Amino acid sequence: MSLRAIIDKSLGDRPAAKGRIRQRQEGAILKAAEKVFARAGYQGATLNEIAETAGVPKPTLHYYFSSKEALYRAVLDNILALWLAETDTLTVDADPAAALEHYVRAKMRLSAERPDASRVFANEILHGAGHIGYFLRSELRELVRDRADVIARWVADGRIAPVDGTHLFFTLWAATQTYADFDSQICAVLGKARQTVADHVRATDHVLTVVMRTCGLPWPRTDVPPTLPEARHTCST
Amino acid sequence: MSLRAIIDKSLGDRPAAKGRIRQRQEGAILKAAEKVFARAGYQGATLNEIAETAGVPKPTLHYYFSSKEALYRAVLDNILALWLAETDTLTVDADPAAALEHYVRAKMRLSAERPDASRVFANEILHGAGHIGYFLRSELRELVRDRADVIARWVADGRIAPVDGTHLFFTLWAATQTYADFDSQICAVLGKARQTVADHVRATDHVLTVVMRTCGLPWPRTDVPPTLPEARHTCST
DNA sequence: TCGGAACCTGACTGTTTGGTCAGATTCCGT
DNA sequence: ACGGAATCTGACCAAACAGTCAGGTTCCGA
Repeated sequence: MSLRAIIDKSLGDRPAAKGRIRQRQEGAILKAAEKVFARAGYQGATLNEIAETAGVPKPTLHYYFSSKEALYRAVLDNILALWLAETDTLTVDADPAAALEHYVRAKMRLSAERPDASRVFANEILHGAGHIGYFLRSELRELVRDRADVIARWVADGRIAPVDGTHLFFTLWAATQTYADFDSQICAVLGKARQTVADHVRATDHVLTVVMRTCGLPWPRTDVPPTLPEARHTCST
Repeated sequence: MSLRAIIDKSLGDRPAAKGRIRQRQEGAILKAAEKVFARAGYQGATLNEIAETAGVPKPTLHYYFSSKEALYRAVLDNILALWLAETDTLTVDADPAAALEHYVRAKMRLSAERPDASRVFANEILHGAGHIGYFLRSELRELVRDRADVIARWVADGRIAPVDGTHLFFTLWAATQTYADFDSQICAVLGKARQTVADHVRATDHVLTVVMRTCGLPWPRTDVPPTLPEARHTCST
């Protein structure tokens, strides 16, 4: 089953691919909603502000999304798909160092490029995950179980140092998402108005160091030529 | 200057030690407010719910705290003091392994015993730290600078492996606080209704493993007898 | 025990919020 | 060019909210 199919199944399908106008408007509204929900949380966000940000009158919001709740769910839908991605490389047959590096870089990239998505997700979890509890308890739990098994195999085969795979994921998520979720704290401590690309590179290198040393893997990697420079990011807040 | 004095100075002093009744009532209200703010965030929390939780009529809230904002600030005040604590052992002369273990355990204990405090703090940072930006940019920033210097000295003296002190704090905070802030996600992935004491022990051991290996320190420690069993925790959600 | 201060609260208010609706306008297949 | 469907919106509403206030009760030092 495809990822999209899994998500659709869990969240209840919404009618697909409507008209041209509908697609553009829904996109604009979802984008605005993600920004406002990220800044103010579910309760703190107002439909007025979302409408203003999207550049449409408030009733237009209700034309496309029946309620604030429905709009929020739609925003979460898009985010959940992002959250399960990039774990494909974590397989028993993969090279642990390469696979972990790929996953960490993907997570750090997500924090830098989609901080609002990360914040909406964090806010939802922080306040009890009332809207996505089923997702966490089914899709995410199964994914973690599978990947933790891979970690356990690597450990059993002596390919990485002994480590709890499940908790490794908790640490990895926390360490990467903190750069998006707690951006204001990080900027304050760094004494900057916003994180720069250089900060992002340094942070990525640090998290990779933490993960690699935790798994007893050499870092920087010595068996392969250095990876290509990262794609350009938007680190703006 | 004492920690309390620093906090008072930064946040604007509130008249100290009032009458017996006032002290008890303010305490009950603050406790209820922390719980409600943690569950629903600032905007989501209602004075009605806080009043009900505290077991007093709503106007009584306004008798002790002039506004919702003032009550929220008072809740944050108590939390900020907790946040700066336990860093005393991180000094140049200390044993890196012992000092780091102490700090990590203190942070994990805080996540287990005061999850609501952690969540209120997380929520405040997540939404831009509008109320405590000055605190992050002054007190916290100075503290991190000092402690990061200690880490740098340890590195320079070859006592721990090379690591960025500032980012090590980001990682350490993220890894420890995730057990409080993202409790609902962790419980879902673990397939439990709440984290148990055993889970807490396992999580603490994992985070210690991550930190120690990151710093190139032996773990479990071999130079000292095992520490005494941890004090009993309340891990209930 | 007396009197002022501290404490308490039912009933209220102005504002903001999510949501509705009738009717106007635009789109687009035929 | 026609007509039904899709899209749009100004004006409105009920509920929930933070905050107020007048008037009561309890506390406690002298």
